Amino acid sequence: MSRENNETRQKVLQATVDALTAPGGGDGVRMSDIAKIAGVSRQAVYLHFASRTELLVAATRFLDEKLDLDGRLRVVREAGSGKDRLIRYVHFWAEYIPNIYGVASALMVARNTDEAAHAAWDDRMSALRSGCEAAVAACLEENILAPEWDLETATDVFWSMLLVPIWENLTLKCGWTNELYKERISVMVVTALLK
Amino acid sequence: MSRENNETRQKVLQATVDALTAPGGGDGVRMSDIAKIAGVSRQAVYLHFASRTELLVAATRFLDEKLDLDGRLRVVREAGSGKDRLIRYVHFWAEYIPNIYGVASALMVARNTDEAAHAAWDDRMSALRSGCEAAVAACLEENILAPEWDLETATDVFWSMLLVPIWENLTLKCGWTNELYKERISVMVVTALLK
DNA sequence: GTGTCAATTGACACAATGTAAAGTTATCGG
DNA sequence: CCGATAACTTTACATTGTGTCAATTGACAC
Repeated sequence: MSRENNETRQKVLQATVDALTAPGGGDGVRMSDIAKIAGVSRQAVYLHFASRTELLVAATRFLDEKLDLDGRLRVVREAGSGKDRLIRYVHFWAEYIPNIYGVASALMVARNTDEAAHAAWDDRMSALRSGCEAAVAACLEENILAPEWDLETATDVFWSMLLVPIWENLTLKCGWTNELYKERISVMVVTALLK
Repeated sequence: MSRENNETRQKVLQATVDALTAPGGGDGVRMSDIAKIAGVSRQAVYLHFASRTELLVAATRFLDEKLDLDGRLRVVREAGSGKDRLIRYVHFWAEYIPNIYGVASALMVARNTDEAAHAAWDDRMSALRSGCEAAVAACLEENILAPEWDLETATDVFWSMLLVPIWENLTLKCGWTNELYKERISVMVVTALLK
C-alpha cells in the first residue's frame, strides 16, 4: 500500500470512471478495457480490486470524493425552510446524476447477478432516501405537507421521483435539458407533496 | 412447424415466463434452467429460438397474447373523457405490470449487452408512450391540460411516471400494495397534469 | 548486493452462450 | 409393413469474459 500502489489504484479508478462515462459505456466495459485505459495489465487491476463488483463500488466512492458529495449535501442541509430543502435536494441530485450516471448504470446492471453489487446499490439508494426523508420531515414540522401524505409515503414518492431511470428517460430519451429536468421535477415535487 | 413443434415452443415459452416470474428470477435464469423447466433439452430451445434475446422477446409477445393486451387497451380507449382515459390507462398499466415484471426485467437487463434486446425494449416503451400520448391528447382537446404543459412534455411526464423501476420501487421496496400504487399514481398524474 | 514488493506474463479453471454433427423416435404416406 | 421426414436428444466443441495462480522482472531501500 505504498505510494506507487496508490497511484495505480487511482489510475484504475479513474480509468473505470472514464470507461463507464464514455458514450456506449454502461455495460460492455470489460476488466481488460479498464486495464488498457489505465495503462496496466489486467492482473494489476485484480491486485487492487478482488472483483469487477468491488471495482465498481470503489469507483462510486472515488467519484463521491472527487465530486465532493459531502460538501454538496451540506448545502442542502443549510436550507432555510422545508420547501427550500425539497428544492435544494432536487437541484443537488439533478447536478449530481449526470456525473455518476455511467458508474451507477453499471452498478445497476451488475446488481442483477451479483449479491455484493445489489447490496452496494441498495446502500446508495438508502442514502438517497434518507435525504428525501429529511427534507420531507422538515416540511412536516412546518406543517406544510399536503394532508394526504405522511412522512413515509411522501418520502416514498419523493424518492421515486428521483430514480435514475426517470432522469434517464426525461433527459436522454425525451431530450429535456438537465436544467428543464431540474426545474420541472422541483415544481412537480412541490405541488404533489405540499399544501 | 407441425403440431409437436408448436407444443414444444409453447412449453418453452411458458417455462421462460415461469422461470422469470418465479422469486429470484429476474436474471440468473439460464437457457439450461428454462430447458429443464420445459422438460426438453437445452438444444431443443435453440431449435425454436435462435438466441436468449429472441426467446425473451417471444416471451413478451406470448404474455401479451395470454393476458389479452389488446382487450385491455380497448377498455382504455372506450373512456368517456380525457381524465377518465388518463385514469384508465394508469389502472390498465398497474394491473398489467405485475404479470410482465419478470420478463420485462430480464429484457431490461439484456438490453445492456444486446442490441436486439435494446430495440425490442424500446419498442415496448414506445408503445407505452403512445398510450400516454393518446390520453394526454384527449385532455388537450377538452382543454383540461394545465397551462404549463403541452402535448409532448405532458406525455413525457406521464410516461416517466409509469416506468417499471418506479412501480418496482413503490411496491417491492416501499411495500405499497398494487391497489395503493394504482390509486396514488392516478391522483398524482391527474393533479400534476390537469387544471 | 540482497530482499521486498508491485507489476507483468502466460497459463488455466469455470460458467454461459451458441454451433455442429450424429443418432433416436414417432408419425405419416405409400 | 417400409421408408422418409421432422423434431428432439446427446455429445462435443468454439468463444468470451471472470477470476486464480505461479514464475518472472524491475526498482527501490537498506
